[in-house]
Amino acid sequence: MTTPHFSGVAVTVDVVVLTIRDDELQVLLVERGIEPFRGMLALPGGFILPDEDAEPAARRELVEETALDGEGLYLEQLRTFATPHRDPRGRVITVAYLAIAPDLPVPAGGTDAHAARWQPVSSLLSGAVALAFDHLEIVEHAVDRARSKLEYTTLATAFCPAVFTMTELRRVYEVVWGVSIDARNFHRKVTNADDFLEPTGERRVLETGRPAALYRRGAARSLFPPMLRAAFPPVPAADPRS
Amino acid sequence: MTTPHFSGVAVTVDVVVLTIRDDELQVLLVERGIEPFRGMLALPGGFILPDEDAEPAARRELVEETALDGEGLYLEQLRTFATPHRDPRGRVITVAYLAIAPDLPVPAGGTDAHAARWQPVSSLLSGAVALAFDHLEIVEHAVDRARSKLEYTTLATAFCPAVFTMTELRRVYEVVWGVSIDARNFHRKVTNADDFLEPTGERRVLETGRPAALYRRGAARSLFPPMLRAAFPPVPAADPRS
DNA sequence: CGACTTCATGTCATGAAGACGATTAGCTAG
DNA sequence: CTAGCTAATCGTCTTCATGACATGAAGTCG
Repeated sequence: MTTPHFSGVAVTVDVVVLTIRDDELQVLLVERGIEPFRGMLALPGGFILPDEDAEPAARRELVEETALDGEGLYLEQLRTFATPHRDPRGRVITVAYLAIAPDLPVPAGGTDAHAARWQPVSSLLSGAVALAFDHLEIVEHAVDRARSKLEYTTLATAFCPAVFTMTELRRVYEVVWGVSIDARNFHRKVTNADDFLEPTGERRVLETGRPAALYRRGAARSLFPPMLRAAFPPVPAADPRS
Repeated sequence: MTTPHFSGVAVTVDVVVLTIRDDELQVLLVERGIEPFRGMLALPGGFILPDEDAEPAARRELVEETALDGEGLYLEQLRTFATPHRDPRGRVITVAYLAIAPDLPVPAGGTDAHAARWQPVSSLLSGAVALAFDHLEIVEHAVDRARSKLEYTTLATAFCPAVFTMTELRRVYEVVWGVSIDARNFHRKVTNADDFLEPTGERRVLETGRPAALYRRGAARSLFPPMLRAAFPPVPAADPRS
Protein backbone atom coordinates (compact mmCIF):
# COMPACT_ATOMS: atom_id res chain seq x y z
CA MET A 1 0.00 0.00 0.00
CA THR A 2 2.34 2.66 -1.19
CA THR A 3 1.16 4.38 -4.33
CA PRO A 4 -2.21 3.91 -5.98
CA HIS A 5 -2.50 1.09 -8.47
CA PHE A 6 -4.18 2.94 -11.28
CA SER A 7 -3.63 -0.12 -13.39
CA GLY A 8 -6.21 -1.60 -15.69
CA VAL A 9 -9.31 -1.81 -13.61
CA ALA A 10 -12.70 -0.55 -14.69
CA VAL A 11 -15.76 0.09 -12.57
CA THR A 12 -19.35 -0.38 -13.67
CA VAL A 13 -22.75 -0.08 -12.08
CA ASP A 14 -25.54 -2.57 -12.63
CA VAL A 15 -29.11 -2.07 -11.54
CA VAL A 16 -31.66 -4.68 -10.55
CA VAL A 17 -35.03 -3.04 -11.02
CA LEU A 18 -37.79 -5.05 -9.41
CA THR A 19 -41.49 -4.58 -9.91
CA ILE A 20 -44.68 -6.53 -9.67
CA ARG A 21 -46.48 -7.25 -12.91
CA ASP A 22 -49.24 -9.76 -13.42
CA ASP A 23 -48.99 -10.86 -9.80
CA GLU A 24 -45.38 -11.82 -10.34
CA LEU A 25 -42.05 -10.44 -9.24
CA GLN A 26 -40.28 -9.21 -12.35
CA VAL A 27 -36.92 -7.70 -13.16
CA LEU A 28 -35.98 -5.25 -15.89
CA LEU A 29 -33.45 -6.60 -18.39
CA VAL A 30 -31.86 -5.37 -21.58
CA GLU A 31 -30.66 -7.31 -24.54
CA ARG A 32 -26.94 -6.85 -25.05
CA GLY A 33 -26.06 -5.19 -28.34
CA ILE A 34 -22.33 -5.83 -28.22
CA GLU A 35 -19.86 -8.50 -27.31
CA PRO A 36 -19.34 -10.16 -24.97
CA PHE A 37 -22.63 -11.96 -24.41
CA ARG A 38 -24.15 -10.20 -27.45
CA GLY A 39 -27.83 -10.88 -27.76
CA MET A 40 -28.06 -12.25 -24.26
CA LEU A 41 -30.12 -10.68 -21.49
CA ALA A 42 -28.32 -8.61 -18.90
CA LEU A 43 -28.95 -6.07 -16.20
CA PRO A 44 -29.03 -2.46 -17.28
CA GLY A 45 -25.80 -0.78 -16.36
CA GLY A 46 -22.53 0.54 -17.65
CA PHE A 47 -19.28 2.20 -16.89
CA ILE A 48 -19.10 4.83 -14.24
CA LEU A 49 -17.85 8.17 -15.57
CA PRO A 50 -14.53 9.63 -14.43
CA ASP A 51 -16.10 12.26 -12.24
CA GLU A 52 -19.32 10.59 -11.27
CA ASP A 53 -20.49 9.04 -8.02
CA ALA A 54 -21.90 5.54 -8.13
CA GLU A 55 -25.55 6.27 -7.41
CA PRO A 56 -25.95 8.99 -10.04
CA ALA A 57 -24.27 6.62 -12.46
CA ALA A 58 -26.86 3.99 -11.67
CA ARG A 59 -29.70 6.47 -12.24
CA ARG A 60 -28.12 7.69 -15.47
CA GLU A 61 -27.66 4.23 -16.91
CA LEU A 62 -31.20 3.40 -16.00
CA VAL A 63 -32.54 6.35 -17.90
CA GLU A 64 -30.25 5.82 -20.86
CA GLU A 65 -30.90 2.13 -21.28
CA THR A 66 -34.48 1.71 -20.21
CA ALA A 67 -36.05 5.16 -20.37
CA LEU A 68 -37.19 4.62 -16.81
CA ASP A 69 -37.86 7.59 -14.60
CA GLY A 70 -34.73 8.17 -12.54
CA GLU A 71 -36.42 10.48 -10.05
CA GLY A 72 -39.22 8.92 -8.13
CA LEU A 73 -37.46 5.61 -8.06
CA TYR A 74 -36.35 3.89 -4.89
CA LEU A 75 -32.65 3.06 -5.25
CA GLU A 76 -30.15 1.60 -2.84
CA GLN A 77 -26.73 0.13 -3.12
CA LEU A 78 -26.70 -3.63 -3.00
CA ARG A 79 -23.18 -4.98 -3.03
CA THR A 80 -20.02 -4.86 -5.08
CA PHE A 81 -18.92 -7.81 -7.17
CA ALA A 82 -15.21 -8.05 -7.79
CA THR A 83 -14.44 -11.65 -8.67
CA PRO A 84 -11.36 -11.51 -10.89
CA HIS A 85 -12.63 -12.97 -14.16
CA ARG A 86 -16.29 -12.06 -13.98
CA ASP A 87 -15.88 -10.01 -17.18
CA PRO A 88 -13.90 -11.58 -20.04
CA ARG A 89 -12.72 -8.16 -21.22
CA GLY A 90 -10.47 -7.72 -18.22
CA ARG A 91 -10.60 -6.54 -14.67
CA VAL A 92 -14.07 -5.09 -14.21
CA ILE A 93 -15.72 -4.71 -10.87
CA THR A 94 -19.33 -3.69 -10.57
CA VAL A 95 -21.30 -1.86 -7.96
CA ALA A 96 -24.77 -3.38 -7.98
CA TYR A 97 -27.88 -1.39 -7.11
CA LEU A 98 -31.36 -2.44 -6.16
CA ALA A 99 -34.25 -0.37 -7.47
CA ILE A 100 -37.94 -0.83 -6.77
CA ALA A 101 -40.55 0.48 -9.17
CA PRO A 102 -44.32 0.47 -9.23
CA ASP A 103 -45.93 -1.31 -12.11
CA LEU A 104 -45.45 1.51 -14.57
CA PRO A 105 -46.25 0.90 -18.19
CA VAL A 106 -42.53 1.15 -19.02
CA PRO A 107 -41.71 1.71 -22.67
CA ALA A 108 -40.09 -1.67 -22.60
CA GLY A 109 -38.10 -2.17 -25.76
CA GLY A 110 -39.47 1.11 -26.94
CA THR A 111 -37.71 4.43 -26.78
CA ASP A 112 -34.11 3.53 -26.54
CA ALA A 113 -31.14 1.76 -27.91
CA HIS A 114 -31.41 -1.61 -26.23
CA ALA A 115 -34.55 -3.63 -26.06
CA ALA A 116 -35.58 -3.33 -22.43
CA ARG A 117 -38.13 -5.74 -21.09
CA TRP A 118 -39.57 -7.19 -17.91
CA GLN A 119 -38.76 -10.78 -17.07
CA PRO A 120 -40.27 -12.87 -14.26
CA VAL A 121 -37.68 -13.47 -11.58
CA SER A 122 -38.81 -17.06 -11.29
CA SER A 123 -37.72 -17.76 -14.85
CA LEU A 124 -34.22 -16.64 -13.93
CA LEU A 125 -33.94 -18.45 -10.63
CA SER A 126 -35.15 -21.66 -12.22
CA GLY A 127 -32.45 -21.39 -14.85
CA ALA A 128 -34.96 -21.27 -17.69
CA VAL A 129 -33.54 -17.96 -18.86
CA ALA A 130 -29.80 -17.27 -18.74
CA LEU A 131 -28.14 -13.96 -17.96
CA ALA A 132 -24.84 -12.49 -19.06
CA PHE A 133 -21.85 -12.24 -16.73
CA ASP A 134 -22.59 -13.02 -13.08
CA HIS A 135 -25.87 -11.15 -13.31
CA LEU A 136 -27.89 -14.09 -12.06
CA GLU A 137 -26.00 -13.98 -8.80
CA ILE A 138 -26.65 -10.27 -8.56
CA VAL A 139 -30.36 -10.78 -9.10
CA GLU A 140 -30.41 -13.42 -6.39
CA HIS A 141 -28.83 -11.02 -3.95
CA ALA A 142 -31.28 -8.32 -4.92
CA VAL A 143 -34.29 -10.53 -4.38
CA ASP A 144 -32.97 -11.66 -1.02
CA ARG A 145 -32.45 -8.08 0.00
CA ALA A 146 -35.91 -7.03 -1.07
CA ARG A 147 -37.48 -9.96 0.77
CA SER A 148 -35.66 -9.08 3.96
CA LYS A 149 -36.38 -5.42 3.76
CA LEU A 150 -40.11 -5.97 3.51
CA GLU A 151 -39.93 -7.33 7.02
CA TYR A 152 -38.56 -4.41 8.90
CA THR A 153 -38.94 -1.43 6.58
CA THR A 154 -41.77 0.20 4.69
CA LEU A 155 -40.11 -0.70 1.39
CA ALA A 156 -43.25 -2.45 0.19
CA THR A 157 -44.81 0.90 -0.66
CA ALA A 158 -42.09 1.42 -3.27
CA PHE A 159 -43.76 -1.29 -5.32
CA CYS A 160 -47.01 0.66 -5.27
CA PRO A 161 -48.00 3.79 -7.16
CA ALA A 162 -48.28 7.07 -5.27
CA VAL A 163 -51.80 6.21 -4.23
CA PHE A 164 -52.84 2.65 -3.60
CA THR A 165 -55.22 0.37 -1.76
CA MET A 166 -54.67 -1.95 1.13
CA THR A 167 -55.10 -4.94 -1.11
CA GLU A 168 -52.41 -3.74 -3.49
CA LEU A 169 -50.00 -3.38 -0.61
CA ARG A 170 -50.82 -6.81 0.70
CA ARG A 171 -50.26 -8.33 -2.71
CA VAL A 172 -46.75 -6.93 -2.66
CA TYR A 173 -45.95 -9.01 0.38
CA GLU A 174 -47.71 -12.05 -0.97
CA VAL A 175 -45.96 -11.94 -4.33
CA VAL A 176 -42.48 -11.10 -3.11
CA TRP A 177 -42.57 -13.64 -0.30
CA GLY A 178 -44.61 -16.23 -2.11
CA VAL A 179 -47.02 -16.67 0.76
CA SER A 180 -50.64 -15.84 1.41
CA ILE A 181 -51.54 -13.40 4.12
CA ASP A 182 -54.81 -12.97 5.96
CA ALA A 183 -56.29 -9.72 4.70
CA ARG A 184 -57.90 -8.81 8.03
CA ASN A 185 -54.84 -9.29 10.19
CA PHE A 186 -52.72 -7.50 7.62
CA HIS A 187 -55.09 -4.56 7.64
CA ARG A 188 -54.99 -4.31 11.38
CA LYS A 189 -51.24 -4.60 11.62
CA VAL A 190 -50.50 -2.06 8.91
CA THR A 191 -52.93 0.53 10.20
CA ASN A 192 -51.51 0.16 13.70
CA ALA A 193 -47.96 0.87 12.58
CA ASP A 194 -47.18 4.57 12.94
CA ASP A 195 -46.77 6.55 9.74
CA PHE A 196 -46.63 3.52 7.50
CA LEU A 197 -49.70 4.62 5.58
CA GLU A 198 -51.51 7.90 5.30
CA PRO A 199 -55.20 7.72 4.38
CA THR A 200 -56.13 10.02 1.53
CA GLY A 201 -59.80 9.97 2.39
CA GLU A 202 -60.55 9.00 -1.18
CA ARG A 203 -61.94 5.70 -2.28
CA ARG A 204 -61.41 3.73 -5.39
CA VAL A 205 -64.46 2.30 -7.05
CA LEU A 206 -63.80 -0.79 -9.11
CA GLU A 207 -66.24 -2.60 -11.36
CA THR A 208 -67.33 -4.69 -8.50
CA GLY A 209 -67.17 -4.95 -4.75
CA ARG A 210 -67.01 -2.42 -1.98
CA PRO A 211 -64.84 0.61 -2.77
CA ALA A 212 -61.38 0.46 -1.23
CA ALA A 213 -59.90 3.26 0.80
CA LEU A 214 -56.87 4.87 -0.80
CA TYR A 215 -53.57 5.43 0.96
CA ARG A 216 -50.37 7.30 0.39
CA ARG A 217 -46.89 6.36 1.70
CA GLY A 218 -46.37 7.60 5.22
CA ALA A 219 -43.22 9.21 6.57
CA ALA A 220 -41.91 6.10 8.34
CA ARG A 221 -38.96 4.33 6.81
CA SER A 222 -38.63 1.54 9.33
CA LEU A 223 -41.45 -0.69 10.38
CA PHE A 224 -42.07 -1.52 14.00
CA PRO A 225 -43.09 -4.06 15.02
CA PRO A 226 -41.74 -5.78 11.93
CA MET A 227 -43.66 -8.06 9.63
CA LEU A 228 -42.63 -11.53 10.68
CA ARG A 229 -42.07 -13.59 7.60
CA ALA A 230 -41.38 -16.91 9.24
CA ALA A 231 -44.74 -16.83 10.91
CA PHE A 232 -46.73 -17.00 7.70
CA PRO A 233 -47.66 -20.32 6.14
CA PRO A 234 -44.39 -21.36 4.48
CA VAL A 235 -45.30 -21.23 0.81
CA PRO A 236 -48.38 -23.26 0.04
CA ALA A 237 -46.87 -26.36 -1.50
CA ALA A 238 -48.52 -28.02 -4.46
CA ASP A 239 -51.05 -30.11 -2.56
CA PRO A 240 -49.55 -33.59 -2.59
CA ARG A 241 -52.58 -35.56 -1.47
CA SER A 242 -50.33 -36.15 1.60
CA MET B 1 -21.13 1.94 -22.74
CA THR B 2 -19.03 0.73 -25.63
CA THR B 3 -15.55 -0.24 -24.56
CA PRO B 4 -14.31 -0.46 -20.99
CA HIS B 5 -12.94 2.71 -19.43
CA PHE B 6 -9.71 1.35 -18.02
CA SER B 7 -8.76 4.91 -17.24
CA GLY B 8 -7.25 6.07 -14.02
CA VAL B 9 -9.38 4.51 -11.37
CA ALA B 10 -8.06 2.57 -8.42
CA VAL B 11 -9.94 0.27 -6.06
CA THR B 12 -9.21 -0.21 -2.40
CA VAL B 13 -10.71 -2.15 0.46
CA ASP B 14 -11.16 -0.73 3.94
CA VAL B 15 -12.14 -2.74 6.97
CA VAL B 16 -14.08 -1.64 10.01
CA VAL B 17 -13.18 -4.09 12.76
CA LEU B 18 -15.49 -3.76 15.73
CA THR B 19 -15.00 -5.29 19.12
CA ILE B 20 -16.01 -4.72 22.71
CA ARG B 21 -13.28 -3.67 25.11
CA ASP B 22 -13.80 -2.24 28.56
CA ASP B 23 -17.57 -2.31 28.11
CA GLU B 24 -17.29 -0.06 25.10
CA LEU B 25 -17.69 -0.51 21.37
CA GLN B 26 -14.29 0.00 19.80
CA VAL B 27 -12.87 0.05 16.30
CA LEU B 28 -9.43 -0.92 15.07
CA LEU B 29 -7.47 1.93 13.50
CA VAL B 30 -4.00 2.41 12.10
CA GLU B 31 -1.86 5.48 12.03
CA ARG B 32 -1.08 6.48 8.49
CA GLY B 33 2.61 6.39 7.66
CA ILE B 34 2.38 8.17 4.32
CA GLU B 35 0.68 11.12 2.69
CA PRO B 36 -2.05 12.03 2.35
CA PHE B 37 -3.32 12.30 5.93
CA ARG B 38 0.07 11.18 7.24
CA GLY B 39 0.03 10.61 10.98
CA MET B 40 -3.75 10.64 11.09
CA LEU B 41 -5.86 7.68 12.12
CA ALA B 42 -7.50 5.64 9.39
CA LEU B 43 -9.18 2.32 8.78
CA PRO B 44 -6.90 -0.56 7.90
CA GLY B 45 -7.08 -1.20 4.17
CA GLY B 46 -5.27 -0.86 0.92
CA PHE B 47 -5.32 -1.45 -2.78
CA ILE B 48 -6.85 -4.55 -4.17
CA LEU B 49 -4.41 -6.65 -6.20
CA PRO B 50 -4.85 -7.15 -9.94
CA ASP B 51 -6.05 -10.71 -9.63
CA GLU B 52 -7.66 -10.64 -6.23
CA ASP B 53 -11.28 -10.70 -5.12
CA ALA B 54 -12.44 -8.05 -2.68
CA GLU B 55 -12.99 -10.20 0.40
CA PRO B 56 -9.58 -11.91 0.31
CA ALA B 57 -8.09 -8.47 -0.15
CA ALA B 58 -9.84 -7.29 3.00
CA ARG B 59 -8.52 -10.27 4.96
CA ARG B 60 -5.02 -9.78 3.59
CA GLU B 61 -4.88 -6.11 4.46
CA LEU B 62 -6.14 -6.88 7.91
CA VAL B 63 -3.38 -9.36 8.55
CA GLU B 64 -0.71 -7.14 6.99
CA GLU B 65 -1.64 -3.99 8.82
CA THR B 66 -2.91 -5.19 12.14
CA ALA B 67 -1.59 -8.74 12.57
CA LEU B 68 -5.15 -9.76 13.29
CA ASP B 69 -6.20 -13.32 12.65
CA GLY B 70 -7.80 -13.39 9.23
CA GLU B 71 -9.40 -16.80 9.70
CA GLY B 72 -11.83 -17.00 12.54
CA LEU B 73 -13.01 -13.49 11.91
CA TYR B 74 -16.53 -12.59 10.90
CA LEU B 75 -16.36 -10.49 7.75
CA GLU B 76 -19.05 -9.10 5.49
CA GLN B 77 -19.17 -6.53 2.77
CA LEU B 78 -20.61 -3.25 3.89
CA ARG B 79 -20.91 -0.83 1.02
CA THR B 80 -18.83 0.81 -1.68
CA PHE B 81 -17.87 4.46 -1.47
CA ALA B 82 -17.22 6.16 -4.76
CA THR B 83 -17.64 9.88 -4.23
CA PRO B 84 -15.39 11.53 -6.82
CA HIS B 85 -12.89 13.39 -4.66
CA ARG B 86 -12.86 11.26 -1.56
CA ASP B 87 -9.16 10.63 -2.11
CA PRO B 88 -6.94 13.59 -3.03
CA ARG B 89 -4.61 11.35 -5.03
CA GLY B 90 -7.18 10.79 -7.72
CA ARG B 91 -10.10 8.57 -8.52
CA VAL B 92 -10.14 5.94 -5.79
CA ILE B 93 -13.20 4.00 -4.87
CA THR B 94 -13.26 1.75 -1.85
CA VAL B 95 -15.14 -1.38 -0.95
CA ALA B 96 -15.79 -1.22 2.76
CA TYR B 97 -15.99 -4.32 4.93
CA LEU B 98 -17.37 -4.91 8.39
CA ALA B 99 -15.54 -7.30 10.66
CA ILE B 100 -16.46 -8.37 14.17
CA ALA B 101 -13.87 -9.66 16.57
CA PRO B 102 -13.94 -10.93 20.14
CA ASP B 103 -11.92 -8.97 22.65
CA LEU B 104 -8.60 -10.52 21.68
CA PRO B 105 -5.47 -9.07 23.15
CA VAL B 106 -4.47 -7.80 19.71
CA PRO B 107 -0.84 -6.82 19.34
CA ALA B 108 -2.02 -3.28 18.95
CA GLY B 109 0.80 -1.16 17.66
CA GLY B 110 3.02 -4.16 18.10
CA THR B 111 4.12 -6.53 15.41
CA ASP B 112 3.70 -4.60 12.26
CA ALA B 113 4.47 -1.60 10.20
CA HIS B 114 1.68 0.73 11.21
CA ALA B 115 0.70 1.38 14.77
CA ALA B 116 -2.62 -0.40 15.09
CA ARG B 117 -4.82 0.43 18.03
CA TRP B 118 -8.35 0.23 19.35
CA GLN B 119 -10.36 3.38 19.57
CA PRO B 120 -13.78 3.82 21.21
CA VAL B 121 -16.41 4.39 18.56
CA SER B 122 -17.98 7.10 20.69
CA SER B 123 -14.85 9.23 20.42
CA LEU B 124 -15.18 9.13 16.65
CA LEU B 125 -18.90 9.77 16.45
CA SER B 126 -18.60 12.72 18.79
CA GLY B 127 -15.93 14.24 16.60
CA ALA B 128 -13.33 14.18 19.36
CA VAL B 129 -11.02 12.10 17.19
CA ALA B 130 -10.75 12.74 13.44
CA LEU B 131 -10.26 10.14 10.75
CA ALA B 132 -8.58 10.33 7.36
CA PHE B 133 -10.57 10.39 4.12
CA ASP B 134 -14.31 9.67 4.52
CA HIS B 135 -13.55 6.95 7.02
CA LEU B 136 -15.81 8.45 9.64
CA GLU B 137 -18.76 7.98 7.34
CA ILE B 138 -17.71 4.39 6.75
CA VAL B 139 -17.52 3.73 10.48
CA GLU B 140 -20.98 5.20 10.94
CA HIS B 141 -22.37 2.85 8.34
CA ALA B 142 -20.60 -0.08 9.95
CA VAL B 143 -21.99 0.67 13.38
CA ASP B 144 -25.49 1.04 11.98
CA ARG B 145 -25.16 -2.27 10.22
CA ALA B 146 -23.91 -4.02 13.32
CA ARG B 147 -26.71 -2.59 15.42
CA SER B 148 -29.34 -3.75 12.96
CA LYS B 149 -27.88 -7.19 12.53
CA LEU B 150 -27.97 -7.89 16.23
CA GLU B 151 -31.72 -7.76 15.95
CA TYR B 152 -32.41 -10.49 13.48
CA THR B 153 -29.20 -12.49 13.27
CA THR B 154 -26.95 -14.27 15.71
CA LEU B 155 -24.12 -11.87 14.95
CA ALA B 156 -23.75 -11.00 18.63
CA THR B 157 -21.82 -14.20 19.19
CA ALA B 158 -19.08 -12.91 16.86
CA PHE B 159 -18.19 -10.41 19.56
CA CYS B 160 -17.66 -13.25 22.01
CA PRO B 161 -14.80 -15.74 22.27
CA ALA B 162 -15.42 -19.36 21.25
CA VAL B 163 -16.81 -20.12 24.70
CA PHE B 164 -18.69 -17.53 26.64
CA THR B 165 -21.31 -16.91 29.30
CA MET B 166 -24.84 -15.63 29.04
CA THR B 167 -23.83 -12.40 30.69
CA GLU B 168 -21.07 -11.77 28.18
CA LEU B 169 -23.54 -12.22 25.35
CA ARG B 170 -26.02 -9.90 26.97
CA ARG B 171 -23.34 -7.26 27.43
CA VAL B 172 -22.78 -7.30 23.70
CA TYR B 173 -26.33 -6.18 23.12
CA GLU B 174 -26.19 -3.66 25.91
CA VAL B 175 -22.96 -2.08 24.76
CA VAL B 176 -23.69 -2.04 21.05
CA TRP B 177 -27.21 -0.74 21.50
CA GLY B 178 -26.50 1.44 24.49
CA VAL B 179 -29.45 0.09 26.46
CA SER B 180 -29.87 -2.08 29.49
CA ILE B 181 -31.56 -5.43 29.20
CA ASP B 182 -33.20 -7.53 31.87
CA ALA B 183 -30.95 -10.51 32.46
CA ARG B 184 -33.79 -12.94 33.17
CA ASN B 185 -35.87 -12.15 30.12
CA PHE B 186 -32.77 -12.17 27.97
CA HIS B 187 -31.82 -15.58 29.26
CA ARG B 188 -35.24 -16.96 28.54
CA LYS B 189 -35.42 -15.53 25.06
CA VAL B 190 -31.98 -16.64 23.99
CA THR B 191 -32.34 -20.17 25.28
CA ASN B 192 -35.70 -20.49 23.56
CA ALA B 193 -34.30 -19.53 20.16
CA ASP B 194 -33.30 -22.61 18.22
CA ASP B 195 -29.58 -23.19 17.70
CA PHE B 196 -28.53 -19.77 18.87
CA LEU B 197 -26.45 -21.17 21.68
CA GLU B 198 -25.09 -24.58 22.44
CA PRO B 199 -24.41 -25.39 26.09
CA THR B 200 -20.98 -26.82 26.72
CA GLY B 201 -21.92 -28.29 30.07
CA GLU B 202 -18.98 -26.47 31.62
CA ARG B 203 -19.21 -23.67 34.10
CA ARG B 204 -17.01 -20.71 34.73
CA VAL B 205 -16.22 -19.86 38.31
CA LEU B 206 -15.46 -16.22 38.94
CA GLU B 207 -14.20 -14.64 42.10
CA THR B 208 -17.70 -14.11 43.30
CA GLY B 209 -21.23 -15.15 42.62
CA ARG B 210 -22.80 -18.27 41.24
CA PRO B 211 -20.79 -19.95 38.46
CA ALA B 212 -22.07 -19.20 34.99
CA ALA B 213 -22.85 -21.86 32.42
CA LEU B 214 -20.67 -21.72 29.33
CA TYR B 215 -21.99 -21.70 25.80
CA ARG B 216 -20.69 -22.06 22.31
CA ARG B 217 -22.13 -20.48 19.13
CA GLY B 218 -24.97 -22.53 17.71
CA ALA B 219 -25.54 -23.31 14.06
CA ALA B 220 -28.26 -20.69 13.50
CA ARG B 221 -27.35 -17.63 11.49
CA SER B 222 -30.68 -15.87 11.65
CA LEU B 223 -32.59 -15.20 14.79
CA PHE B 224 -36.29 -15.84 15.06
CA PRO B 225 -38.16 -14.30 16.66
CA PRO B 226 -35.83 -11.32 16.41
CA MET B 227 -34.55 -9.24 19.28
CA LEU B 228 -36.72 -6.15 19.24
CA ARG B 229 -34.55 -3.15 19.78
CA ALA B 230 -37.24 -0.51 19.92
CA ALA B 231 -38.90 -2.32 22.77
CA PHE B 232 -36.06 -1.82 25.19
CA PRO B 233 -35.87 1.28 27.36
CA PRO B 234 -34.72 3.89 24.84
CA VAL B 235 -31.30 4.76 26.21
CA PRO B 236 -31.57 5.76 29.85
CA ALA B 237 -31.65 9.53 29.63
CA ALA B 238 -29.97 11.69 32.21
CA ASP B 239 -32.73 11.82 34.81
CA PRO B 240 -34.42 15.18 34.30
CA ARG B 241 -36.08 15.66 37.67
CA SER B 242 -39.31 16.08 35.62
C1' DC C 1 -84.55 -5.33 -4.81
C1' DG C 2 -81.93 -9.28 -4.08
C1' DA C 3 -77.41 -11.67 -5.59
C1' DC C 4 -72.68 -11.13 -5.79
C1' DT C 5 -68.15 -9.22 -4.90
C1' DT C 6 -64.77 -6.97 -2.38
C1' DC C 7 -63.50 -4.20 1.62
C1' DA C 8 -63.67 -3.39 6.59
C1' DT C 9 -64.18 -4.44 11.50
C1' DG C 10 -64.80 -7.55 15.67
C1' DT C 11 -63.93 -11.47 18.81
C1' DC C 12 -61.32 -15.01 20.84
C1' DA C 13 -57.41 -17.82 22.09
C1' DT C 14 -52.58 -18.28 22.04
C1' DG C 15 -47.97 -17.03 22.90
C1' DA C 16 -44.14 -13.87 23.30
C1' DA C 17 -42.20 -10.37 26.13
C1' DG C 18 -41.65 -6.91 29.99
C1' DA C 19 -41.69 -6.40 35.06
C1' DC C 20 -40.18 -8.32 39.02
C1' DG C 21 -39.88 -11.88 42.99
C1' DA C 22 -37.60 -15.95 44.57
C1' DT C 23 -34.15 -19.62 44.54
C1' DT C 24 -29.70 -21.57 43.62
C1' DA C 25 -24.66 -22.07 43.68
C1' DG C 26 -20.42 -20.66 44.42
C1' DC C 27 -17.33 -17.83 47.43
C1' DT C 28 -15.63 -15.45 51.92
C1' DA C 29 -15.72 -13.71 56.58
C1' DG C 30 -16.67 -14.48 61.13
C1' DC D 1 -20.12 -24.32 60.34
C1' DT D 2 -22.89 -20.77 59.37
C1' DA D 3 -24.22 -16.30 57.96
C1' DG D 4 -23.73 -13.30 54.27
C1' DC D 5 -22.41 -11.75 49.74
C1' DT D 6 -22.86 -11.92 44.74
C1' DA D 7 -24.29 -13.30 40.44
C1' DA D 8 -26.86 -16.71 37.70
C1' DT D 9 -31.09 -19.07 36.90
C1' DC D 10 -35.97 -20.12 37.32
C1' DG D 11 -40.92 -18.80 37.95
C1' DT D 12 -45.12 -15.95 37.91
C1' DC D 13 -48.14 -12.36 36.39
C1' DT D 14 -49.78 -9.25 33.12
C1' DT D 15 -49.87 -7.05 28.86
C1' DC D 16 -50.09 -7.01 24.09
C1' DA D 17 -49.26 -8.53 19.37
C1' DT D 18 -50.86 -11.99 16.34
C1' DG D 19 -53.16 -15.86 13.98
C1' DA D 20 -57.74 -18.00 13.17
C1' DC D 21 -62.21 -17.14 11.96
C1' DA D 22 -67.18 -14.65 11.41
C1' DT D 23 -69.86 -10.93 10.35
C1' DG D 24 -71.26 -6.47 8.57
C1' DA D 25 -70.74 -2.63 4.96
C1' DA D 26 -70.63 -0.58 0.36
C1' DG D 27 -70.64 -0.83 -4.07
C1' DT D 28 -72.25 -3.12 -9.09
C1' DC D 29 -75.17 -5.97 -11.90
C1' DG D 30 -79.19 -8.52 -13.22
